[in-house]
Amino acid sequence: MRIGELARATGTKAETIRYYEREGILPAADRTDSNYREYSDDHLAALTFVRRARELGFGMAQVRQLLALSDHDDKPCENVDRLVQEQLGEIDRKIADLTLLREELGQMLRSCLGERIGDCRIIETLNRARRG
Amino acid sequence: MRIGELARATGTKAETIRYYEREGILPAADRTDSNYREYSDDHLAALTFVRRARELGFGMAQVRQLLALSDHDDKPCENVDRLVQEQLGEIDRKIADLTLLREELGQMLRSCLGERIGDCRIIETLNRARRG
DNA sequence: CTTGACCTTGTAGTTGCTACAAGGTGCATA
DNA sequence: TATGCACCTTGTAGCAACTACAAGGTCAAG
Repeated sequence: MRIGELARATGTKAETIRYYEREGILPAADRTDSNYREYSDDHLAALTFVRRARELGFGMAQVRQLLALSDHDDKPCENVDRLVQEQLGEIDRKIADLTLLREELGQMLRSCLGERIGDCRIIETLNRARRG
Repeated sequence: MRIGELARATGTKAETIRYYEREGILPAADRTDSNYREYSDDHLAALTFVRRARELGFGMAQVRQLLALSDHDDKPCENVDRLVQEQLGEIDRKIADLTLLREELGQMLRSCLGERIGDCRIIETLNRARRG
């Protein structure tokens, strides 16, 4: 298949696929006589894997590692586990951060009584350096 | 004060302060005879405001709006409210997304029995296109 | 008079794409 | 045959919000 078809099949833009190739995330495609990229089902599988990992929040570096690991069928998968666990930890950290933010913004909003900006507690809060 | 002191006072790198000036987020500082930037307490207050807003997850565009709004003491603060509410909405969306991710990664991890990569459910899951 | 901390400008790198621009290819239709 | 259109190619630049350097100027202390 050509790049457009692969793009449609995976919900990826053609430009992104070329980008992955440049970055070495995907192996280079064969070329037709007219220099078009020609993809196999292996490429489809690889790209699906990459996109899925990206959707799950893995960065490019981790995707590279996962790809490398997935090539070694006979090794134990503890390294895969570790990557997933690290990713889980980061997501937990992000959720915790966002939850704090949410709390603080909620309080700001509740403190506002629709007054003049000069009296606005929100602006006032923004002007205070954070403590606690 | 000079840029280094302002940087220490606000927990911002000097380079970031210069960047804010370039971007028009902060007013340009006065210059000493030797062309060093010289900051006033007004600058300190402005930078504190900006950093606080950034910490709360506001983007540069929103920070610009908040700065503009905070200049108009006599207007009602409903626009400030709206910005905060939008920000709250976005944070909620991010938390929801991350919570789904977390769930999915957790399941992957629980499905793994420390086997060979060839049998690893995690790699297998990554290879499946997402459905539901 | 030299060391070292500080400041200046300008440029390029980060992440993960995305958006052009300028041109070549392939196929259906008038 | 011509022409139109969708598709492909490469290369370059842009996004957010900084961060990291390089090459050089300034200033106080020892």
